[in-house]
Amino acid sequence: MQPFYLKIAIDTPVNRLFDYLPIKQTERQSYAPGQRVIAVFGRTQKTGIIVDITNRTELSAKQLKPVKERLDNEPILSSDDIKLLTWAAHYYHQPIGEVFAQALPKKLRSGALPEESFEKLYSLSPAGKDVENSVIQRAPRQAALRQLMTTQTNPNNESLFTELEWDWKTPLKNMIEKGWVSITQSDAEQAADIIPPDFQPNKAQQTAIDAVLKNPKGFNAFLLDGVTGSGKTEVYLQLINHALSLGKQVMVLLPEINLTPQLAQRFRQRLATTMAIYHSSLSDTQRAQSWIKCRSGSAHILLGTRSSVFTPMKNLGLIILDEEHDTSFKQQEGFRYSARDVAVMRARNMDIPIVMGSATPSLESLYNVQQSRFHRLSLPERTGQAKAPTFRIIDCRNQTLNNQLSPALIKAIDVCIARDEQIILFVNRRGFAPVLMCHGCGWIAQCKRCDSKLVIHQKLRQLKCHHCGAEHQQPTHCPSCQQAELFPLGSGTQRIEDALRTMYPNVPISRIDRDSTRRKDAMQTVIDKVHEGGAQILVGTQMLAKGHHFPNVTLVGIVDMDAGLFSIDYRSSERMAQLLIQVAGRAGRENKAGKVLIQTYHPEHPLLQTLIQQDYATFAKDALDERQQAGLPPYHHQALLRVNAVDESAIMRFLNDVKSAHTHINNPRVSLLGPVPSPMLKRAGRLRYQVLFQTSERKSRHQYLQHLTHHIGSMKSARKVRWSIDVDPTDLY
DNA sequence: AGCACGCCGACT
DNA sequence: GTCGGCGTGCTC
Repeated sequence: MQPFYLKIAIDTPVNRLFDYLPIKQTERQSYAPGQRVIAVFGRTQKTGIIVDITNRTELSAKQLKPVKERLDNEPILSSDDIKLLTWAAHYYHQPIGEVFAQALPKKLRSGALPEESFEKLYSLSPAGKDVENSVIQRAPRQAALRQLMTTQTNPNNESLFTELEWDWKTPLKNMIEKGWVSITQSDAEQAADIIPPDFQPNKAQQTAIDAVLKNPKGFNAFLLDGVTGSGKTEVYLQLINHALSLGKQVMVLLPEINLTPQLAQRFRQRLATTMAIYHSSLSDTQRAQSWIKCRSGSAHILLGTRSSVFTPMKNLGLIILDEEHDTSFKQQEGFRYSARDVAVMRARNMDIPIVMGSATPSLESLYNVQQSRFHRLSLPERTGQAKAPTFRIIDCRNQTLNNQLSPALIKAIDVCIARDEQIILFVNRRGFAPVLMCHGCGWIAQCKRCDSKLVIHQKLRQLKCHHCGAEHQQPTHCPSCQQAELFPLGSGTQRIEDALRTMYPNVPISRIDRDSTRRKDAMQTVIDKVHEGGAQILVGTQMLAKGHHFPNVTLVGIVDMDAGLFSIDYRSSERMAQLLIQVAGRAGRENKAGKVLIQTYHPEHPLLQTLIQQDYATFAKDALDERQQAGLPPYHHQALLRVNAVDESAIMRFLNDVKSAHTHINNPRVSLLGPVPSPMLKRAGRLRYQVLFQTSERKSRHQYLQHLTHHIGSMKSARKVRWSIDVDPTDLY
């Protein structure tokens, strides 16, 4: 008998598979890639996943241990899943065991696979119907339950009872025992009928639907570029229905389910019967259930956030990814993957279509359209009566501002309030003021840990660092010249809120930012209040633009447009552009166009001029051209090496080694920029640097990074620092 | 990441 | 004498 070895992915930061022997006297046939095993690893036990079975090993018999236990008879990951995870580990330079671990919900990272649980449906049995009233009325609660159930023709789930104010579980249990109530499981195979009978696609919608359905190739990546209100969701629903009718599963990915309530609700209403939901606010048990239902095929639709992109699907036929440009598709720490890019690769591997929708596509996706990697579908018309708002630039030069608010903006607010209408003000900083300055000597409060400027939080009398989270007491005297002449410079959401409260004491004002919405239902409370109508002002950060439609808002003010136009972060102008277009689509009444007022000191700025025409496509094209003319490659040909450590000299030694590795690799297509010190610090006392790599060609980037990580692996200086590679950088500072 | 091994300073 | 500081190395 030929010996064989199991190559196992184990959740540890070492980037390789570990070879194990099979359990003694077990056959090769009883093992398959995708099964989980328990293995003794070092001094601990870990659950791992068999990735491969081979006849060869580099290790001596002495170094090998047998696996302790086999957890699954059937693989829980298919060869397609394994292929995708292996690719992701490779592409994102992440240890393979960590990638496999992340792909499983916590409940499945150890122990037996839980049973699939179906929703129980209750109905009155013939015996239950025939019971004499005099008999059942001895148990009044049972009688009440029977009464409730006779009003229903179909079997019901528990939600029928949950509105009762008394304990219905015990009497129901008694009725089940007596055979009066029968239980059936909800029929998992029942397909959803999702077409509204009266849906008539317009010409653009029909063209888009046809393009996907009549797509000759299996794989194709579609960028569905549709303005807000152009009926993207209907296109999705039609495509989903078509896939379901062929017996295929559909994966629908959203940036954050909680932030897109209307869309999630619409999907729930229209696709309710066999849908699994997967996102971070579910319990571990719920997530495990969704996962196994997708894997077994009993869920036909998976509606989830970025973490669900790796969920195994028995028979996946279509991927839909909405709000394609949204940065929350990208994991910002640990395993830095982009769910959008993984989804495209998954569709490609499976040879199925993927449809990515956005009113404001990301520049990298538009670049992919230019390169004919993605196929663009446009929905230019608004389907409803919603009117596009008008944009107006307010030139702030030589104006007297009241807490950063110009007379023109204040006047517009007054008019709105007089008409009992609602107002949104966007302020791009949270906190009270972004800078605390000394009038005597010009001293500025800076974070001791990371040198970024400290933001004043007035209510707590604190200075907070928005980069590393450090909190300091607000000083009363200047630490440099001892004068008590400290004053706040600039405005954040809190200061604008305070100013507005003084100016409009009788108008309700809500602030929406990360500080004010930390409480769970805080956001929903504000949204409910907005829907009640009546004059009120909402002050908030970008958060406010995501997901929600504000039907009663007729005025939107951008307090500081220049922050978006001139930020050191080269992506801030596209984010600001996306914000403006989204606001334009989400505010305003159906019968009345809203107004967007933009405060700036640079009214002639070309990007601004393009944007106020609400021409995002031209803006994006200009932005891409501008990069090209400047000799810069498009975004996704870049990579960022992040380094941090407590000891700065250790970082410097490491960076020197990286530079010589770069010289040694000698790839003329890759240039190294930096290192750049970065104020973005996660943990106290750590220093961080970033190195940017640019390539003129995508393939050479990957090859280069493979070489580079290999070099780093053998560098002594690398052990003293923490480093990671981000292949799709979103920020430099 | 954990976890142990190992080699130097301040303590009953 | 030894308790414990964290540098270094390893996990099939």
